[in-house]
Amino acid sequence: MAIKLSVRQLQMIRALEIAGSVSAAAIALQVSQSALSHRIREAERLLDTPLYSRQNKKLVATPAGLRVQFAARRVLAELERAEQDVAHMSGGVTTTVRLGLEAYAPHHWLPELYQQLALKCAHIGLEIAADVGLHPEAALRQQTIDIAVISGLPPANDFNCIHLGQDPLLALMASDHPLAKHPRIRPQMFADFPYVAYHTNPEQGREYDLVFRRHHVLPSNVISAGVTEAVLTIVGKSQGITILPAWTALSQGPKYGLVTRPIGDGELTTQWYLAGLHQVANREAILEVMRIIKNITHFKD
Amino acid sequence: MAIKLSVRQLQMIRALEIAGSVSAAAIALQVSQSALSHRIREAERLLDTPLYSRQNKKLVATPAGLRVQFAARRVLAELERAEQDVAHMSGGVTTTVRLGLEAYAPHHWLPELYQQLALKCAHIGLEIAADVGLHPEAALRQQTIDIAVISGLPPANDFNCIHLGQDPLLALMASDHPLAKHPRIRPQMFADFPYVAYHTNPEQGREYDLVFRRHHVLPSNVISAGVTEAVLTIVGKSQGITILPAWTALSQGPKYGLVTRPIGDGELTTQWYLAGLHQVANREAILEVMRIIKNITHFKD
DNA sequence: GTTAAGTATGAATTAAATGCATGAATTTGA
DNA sequence: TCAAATTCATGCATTTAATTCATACTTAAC
Repeated sequence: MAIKLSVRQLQMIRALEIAGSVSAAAIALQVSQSALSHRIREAERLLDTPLYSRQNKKLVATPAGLRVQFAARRVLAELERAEQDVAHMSGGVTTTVRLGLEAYAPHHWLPELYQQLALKCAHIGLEIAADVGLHPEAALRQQTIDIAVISGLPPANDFNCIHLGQDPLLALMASDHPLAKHPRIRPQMFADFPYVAYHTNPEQGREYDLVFRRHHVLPSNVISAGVTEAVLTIVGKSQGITILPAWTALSQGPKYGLVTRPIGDGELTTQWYLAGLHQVANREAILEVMRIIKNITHFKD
Repeated sequence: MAIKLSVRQLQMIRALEIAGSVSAAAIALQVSQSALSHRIREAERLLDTPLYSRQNKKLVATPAGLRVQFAARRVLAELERAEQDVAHMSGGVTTTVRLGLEAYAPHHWLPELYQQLALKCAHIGLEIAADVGLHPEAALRQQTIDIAVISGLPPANDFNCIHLGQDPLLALMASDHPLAKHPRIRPQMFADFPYVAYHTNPEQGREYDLVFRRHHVLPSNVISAGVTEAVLTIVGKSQGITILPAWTALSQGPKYGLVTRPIGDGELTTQWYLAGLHQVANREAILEVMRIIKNITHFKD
């Protein structure tokens, strides 16, 4: 079947979706309102279907319009990624691997990853995705990233997964915190201080599940922040406590003047994983990067 | 970032990939060879990167070219699907659900599915995918289909899965076959006759795993055919035997003059599942269709 | 060498997209 | 309720992009 829509028309559809009106979309696309109006007509003529209903002056997408909006999102995202990859492909870089880190994963090992890549696989470019946050698996599925560094439970079994290692959970607090004089923190001690959390809703395999629920303890109150820097800054300047995997705690804590303490008998651990999707174009490069990460993070298994 | 490539250019890239030369691709696209040559130049100018290396007269894609080829495949596939969906969206049909059947799944219940949909959900259009064959899960992942009807082991756990029911495996053979006089077939009996198979390589939860490996029996020889009609036709006209889930065997076998017999004590069963992907646009419609299928297939759980 | 098949290029032509000016419809706000 | 303002549609002129045609260039094969 011949394809009728053009990228221009998809961009228009996306802009209309975002801006909500033809004239606003026209400004966003830096063309005249008239041009967009023509484009809409043309798209509807090509598809032989109305994409918007013009009851009143605002446009409302029809079901067909919604379907095309969905396609536009996917297509434009894929094209942007492709063109960005191509832009990176100069100077011998032949393929680009996108790496996404879970919000509080440490990044002190990234320089070494770049180094190793430059030495062993100069043809592989590396890109660190900024907007992965707390949902790296979703980003993998949307192919926004190729590899995710995640902790907690192992990812779905259709991911190409490497276990990096086991990691004890540590409590972090300001060095002048009342609890800092204890060599190790018993779970019950958390009850008297605010807890600074990344996750608003408790997830399996995370600190809530492992510490609070298991020991039937709840902190005096919970402060939620989705950014590592914010969490650590708050902990440093308050009576708050947080819990992090040792990998993160030991590399990040000192920067914020925080001390780390083991929890209980140190039996609380989380797992770190690398996850990638099967069936992607640059499969070999992805596996190679995963292998290198596994090496340079050298967890003891 | 502004998108530089156009659909035309992507079509050219895809056509070059398929045809292998500029002039052949030009014929496929029904434009002059010159036009394509200009398009290539323009695409390379826009991306500021060579996409093909012209060592000799055949073009070879550079790494950047390969990356763009990959994008072209995905984008054009998505656009084709979207435009086809939109084309179906007339007469009140608001959303289209694509159904893929594993190669030997029966289809006698499809008319009732159409009927029920027309009654209860006239806004949902149904499309049966032809080219799903033995890999419906892959088709789901590529979003070629929205729902797959599969048998054997349950699908990966990121699929939205409904268990349709358990189904005994039956042996099928011509009515004048030597084994037809036995009321039930013991696994050892398969040893003396050719086996007509769908699957070239044995998969878990399928007849090879359940019958032959478990009972250490191998048929005298194996004839492989990937099409249900072919398998059943061969069985009907030869000394061959095949094994199918009862759902398929009972609805298809009689058309080819085949008789069905239970195997062993009838304890060999397979499972039928419906699988859909999470996180797709027309989620509600997909779930509704899955519910209807579950109802009209009425397996006893 | 000469031919054949494939590709590149410049100029002319054709097709597509845009902008301008304007009109119609709807909302907003006295 | 009526002008003013906003928003979208449309015909026509203009600009921009894509295509063809004719032809030259390159490589492979004979």
